[in-house]
Amino acid sequence: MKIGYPCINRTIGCTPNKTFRLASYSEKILKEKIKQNLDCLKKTLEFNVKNNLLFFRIGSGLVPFASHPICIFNWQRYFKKYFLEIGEYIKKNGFRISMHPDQFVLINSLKRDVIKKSIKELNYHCDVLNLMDLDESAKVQIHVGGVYKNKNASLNRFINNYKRLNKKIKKRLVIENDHMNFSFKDCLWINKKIDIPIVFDVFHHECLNNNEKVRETVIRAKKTWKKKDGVLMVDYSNQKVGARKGSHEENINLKKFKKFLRIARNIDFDIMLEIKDKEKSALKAIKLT
DNA sequence: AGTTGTCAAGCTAGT
DNA sequence: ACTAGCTTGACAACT
Repeated sequence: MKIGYPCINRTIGCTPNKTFRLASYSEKILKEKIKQNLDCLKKTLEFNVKNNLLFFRIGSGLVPFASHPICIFNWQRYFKKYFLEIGEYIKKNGFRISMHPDQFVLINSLKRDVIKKSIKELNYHCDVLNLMDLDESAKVQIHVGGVYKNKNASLNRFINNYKRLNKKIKKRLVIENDHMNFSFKDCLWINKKIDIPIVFDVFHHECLNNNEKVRETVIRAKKTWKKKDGVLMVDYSNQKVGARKGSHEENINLKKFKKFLRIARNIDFDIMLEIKDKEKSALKAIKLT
């Protein structure tokens, strides 16, 4: 089992998600930011190697405006060597890598334009992983999307639009159960139609489920991952006490986490700790394993 | 130096 | 009707 945290390290004093304003867009600034982000990503990975945190989610802000029409700069070619070098480091140290496009990426949208932008964004995410020369076990995870007041139609729209995606995206795309619209059961229904792996989100499953037992659900999710996909990915978080449903806790609840590990014992998976304080909680959690 | 309104993009439930 | 929350704050203008 590999343990990790998403996107940013709060200890090392840099962020791999530096950006700038669209209004001040220039190729010069873009190059600067990408360079800074790649350098910081490398630093972050080095921290993680030292601490044996070998599951990492690369943030979507690595290349600002990558899928925006304003960006005609061929950053893929310009930074090819940087990406490759980071990829080498990732492979050498046995990292598991994921990415998670943001909430605007909806392949089941009612609007063609939203789908079009989403596909561009998915292509960008896959470009990053391809430039690092990572295998198919490096995944890009999204949610099923919106309900648009007709869940069945929205599920079917996901499937139909998925079928039209290019191979580059299909190789990496996986879905995750969410906390208010599409449960694990809905994801399984999709999986049966198009064979897409499912990331099991423990916290979302707590928020929205169909009374499935957690251990059985983890095992069921694991079955949706083929050998080429790598081992099952699990997302883990705790409800922030006193906040509205779905908000993530600042610090990990180790007692609950221990309980989950006990429930899921002897099942192999990589686990992403979506806790606000990032590596701090991950460092506490890894001591338990 | 520190604070605060704003920033490419969508959707939903809670308030 | 509005906004917090989501995988994730950072930028930039102002005090």
